[in-house]
Amino acid sequence: MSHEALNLAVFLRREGYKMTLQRQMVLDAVCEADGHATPEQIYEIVSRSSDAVNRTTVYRTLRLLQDLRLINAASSMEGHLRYEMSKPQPHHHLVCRDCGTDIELSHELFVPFLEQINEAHDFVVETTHLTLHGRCNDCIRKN
Amino acid sequence: MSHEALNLAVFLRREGYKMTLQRQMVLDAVCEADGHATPEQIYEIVSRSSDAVNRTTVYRTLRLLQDLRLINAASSMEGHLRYEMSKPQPHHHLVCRDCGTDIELSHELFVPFLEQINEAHDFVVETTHLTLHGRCNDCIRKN
DNA sequence: CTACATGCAAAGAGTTTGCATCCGC
DNA sequence: GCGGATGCAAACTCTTTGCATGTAG
Repeated sequence: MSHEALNLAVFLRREGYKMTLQRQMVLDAVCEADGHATPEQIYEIVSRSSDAVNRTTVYRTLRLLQDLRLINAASSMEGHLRYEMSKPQPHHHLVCRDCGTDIELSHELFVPFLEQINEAHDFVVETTHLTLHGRCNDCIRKN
Repeated sequence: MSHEALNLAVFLRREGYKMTLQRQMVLDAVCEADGHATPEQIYEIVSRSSDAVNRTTVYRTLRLLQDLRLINAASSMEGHLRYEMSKPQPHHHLVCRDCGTDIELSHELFVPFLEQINEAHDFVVETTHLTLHGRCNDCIRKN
């Protein structure tokens, strides 16, 4: 999702925060990374275009944007948090262990599975963001 | 799963490693924690019964046991790795946000979903351990 | 002008590594 | 006895915090 339409300033003001260049840049970077970016990667992207943002500020801003629900944190296999833009719909990722490709998996495919779980175990799943690891067929063929 | 039946010494020897007290204790601790234990929690469990194991050794041993496929690492929401005994079958968890109940979800229910993913996205999922969060019906009724 | 935001440096977690010693085989 | 395993201390990475300064509103 592009966030061009999103007025960060309004969002921040509504919650009593101030609009700053740094906050815009961090949000832009998360958007640009478009997938699962670590804080360090966000910092790199921001630094590429300007040295106006400090590493500490990246961390603080990521947490703020997460509180504002503008971005999500997801855990990766390596045990690090990765951030991405919040999506209007629940969505999921397929990440290839070999080439790292990140395929977006629609929630629709997931829904029948959730319904079966509900029937079988009397449990309503609320997870709206899942990352499944495996191998894409390109990489399987190569081996 | 209990690992009583598992002969760690044989496993280690087969791969050219030596059997030590420390390795047995770490494996026991992962088994005892029975769920998702962080390295620090493993260290605590081991330390409770003996001071024969160093924190460094816990880290090294966890990695070794993981290489040997005796234990698994899974990523948690907080972005830390957690370890558990390998199960003979792929398996999954349903964790209730309210009461914390951990329902084990069979892999069978999961398989049709994986097949659909394979067809739709040309991708083979290798994730054998999934944790889905939500609410059990008991807790839903209470509210 | 005031309160919040930032940068810097330093502190804290969590984890890994180098090296001398120890011990399973 | 040899080669791998351990413990210790120190290094390293990632993240958070305290405080003085800067700046949006």
